[in-house]
Amino acid sequence: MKQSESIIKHGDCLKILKKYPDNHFDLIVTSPPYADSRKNTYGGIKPDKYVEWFLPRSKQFLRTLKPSGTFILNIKERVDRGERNIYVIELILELKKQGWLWTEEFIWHKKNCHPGKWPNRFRDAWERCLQFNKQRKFKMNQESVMTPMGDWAKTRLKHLGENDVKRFNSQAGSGFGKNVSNWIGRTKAYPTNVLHLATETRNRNHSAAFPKVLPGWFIKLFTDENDWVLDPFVGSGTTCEVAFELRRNSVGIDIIKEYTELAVDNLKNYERYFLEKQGAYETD
Amino acid sequence: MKQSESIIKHGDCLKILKKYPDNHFDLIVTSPPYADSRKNTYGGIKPDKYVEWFLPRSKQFLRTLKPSGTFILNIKERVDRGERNIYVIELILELKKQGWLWTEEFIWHKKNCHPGKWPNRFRDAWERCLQFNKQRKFKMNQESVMTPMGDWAKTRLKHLGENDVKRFNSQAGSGFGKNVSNWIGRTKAYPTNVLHLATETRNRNHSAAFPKVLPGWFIKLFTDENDWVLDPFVGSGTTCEVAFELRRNSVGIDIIKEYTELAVDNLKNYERYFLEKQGAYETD
DNA sequence: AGCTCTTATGAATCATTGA
DNA sequence: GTCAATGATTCATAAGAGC
Repeated sequence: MKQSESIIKHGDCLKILKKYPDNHFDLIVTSPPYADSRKNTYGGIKPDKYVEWFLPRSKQFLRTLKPSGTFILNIKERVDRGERNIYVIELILELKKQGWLWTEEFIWHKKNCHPGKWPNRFRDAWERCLQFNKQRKFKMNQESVMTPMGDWAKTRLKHLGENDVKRFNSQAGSGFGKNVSNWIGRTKAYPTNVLHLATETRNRNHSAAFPKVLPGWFIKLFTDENDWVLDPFVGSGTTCEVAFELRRNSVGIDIIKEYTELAVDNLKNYERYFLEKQGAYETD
Repeated sequence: MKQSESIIKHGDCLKILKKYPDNHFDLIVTSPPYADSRKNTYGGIKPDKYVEWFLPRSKQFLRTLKPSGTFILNIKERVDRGERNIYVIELILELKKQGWLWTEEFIWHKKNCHPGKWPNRFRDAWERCLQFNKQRKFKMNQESVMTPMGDWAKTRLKHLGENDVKRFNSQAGSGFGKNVSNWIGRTKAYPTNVLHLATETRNRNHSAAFPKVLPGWFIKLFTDENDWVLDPFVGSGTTCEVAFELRRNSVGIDIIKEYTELAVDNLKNYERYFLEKQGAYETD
């Protein structure tokens, strides 16, 4: 079996992506540095400059993404002087003007979010995963992310009533009907646009690390094996590790040299570990 | 004990609110007609006219809300030609220009969202609950919405199944899902900004905008007893019923005469039922 | 009271058909 | 052409009935 490629590059994705051809990537999935009024954080982009900073980069994303491809942007606006900042929703409007379609907004519900208490605010337990596309039709493998059906199905489908074996239309005129007998034998259901994932506790040095399952979910959903995945703000390499595990090729870029060095090390260790583990189960 | 007032008014909230004084309400909580939906009943405001339609009304909300008060807006943009509509995020930007502070965005996770399958989209399982304020400091009773772990937890924890640890279960009516295994040894926990509620599926005569626990949760959180609550798009009166139950005064307005008539009936029945039920436990 | 089983239905979305 | 109506798709919950 052909092994997939994982390429880590150090530098500004704006500059590096200019060397890439049009329509190259099948998926761009990233968690960019969030705007922050505090200095010395990762990137250190001020909220009022964020959109301006982002747009030339997203223009390269648009150019290098295949027409059937998808761009997933994991982001959440910070609180500034008691208010949610608006740079994220301004960014959505500007990305649309740039030519992107704003297809969907997934919610990443962080089940084990950081504890804490503030006088006029509860814990922030969710982030946006904004989905953008170049076309209305795009590649989507829905079956790859199906989830187990709820326990209700087991008992529900044991004894079918009269209305279950034929199509039964809602009596309230909602236009909604069902045919329960279609579900027999099914054990999995399609997911919703709310993802319940725990954050990973082992905190590597990257400030905006997301758990592996998050990019993994979108990689499975929006790409096939041997497709190309890009993370232009890859940090310590999580996206490339998951892409490798799922047999996708990947390019990871970061402007912080220490991160890319860490990413290269992590990736090497991961590939070795993963291949050894796989070796126990499969032979060429 | 003084009984709280529940006032239902028929008409356009824009007109009716002009008769109300400044700084009158402690909380405005509402689920307005969404653009392009409920055409048959609400006339169906076009998405590109929505902000224009909303702003004069929100100006009255701003004027009649107390400085310490809160405005909760439950809304969700629909899909149009494969894209999420942008009128909601445009509305946020315009409300800020009008003088509102965009304090927070709660996520209402709809556990029993509509089923369905589409070629490039999953089921929509969440809605926005946008929080706006006039000042950085506002009334907030965080303790009132803490999740109690009384007898329920004792019996629940006896039967800890596999699903309890990894899935989200919610106490009936509490509005919050929890990792149940974390509850052991604790008595109360502060919630997060993600609410896990099922939509109510029992109302036959009208399309219930939101389940009772949703306005109830915000009423407990942002008002005290005998405070004044406003729902300018009250529909069949859900908000006023909950307000009454929680001993808050309320004003509910709707432009559909049938709805306000229904709301008055519902409210009468509810008050009678509720007071009778209460009578068993308290005197005077 | 407490359990199981039955049943109605919910701010949905998309492709097709008809005006 | 554009726009409106119609049919097809498919989960999870809570109330209520039955035991």
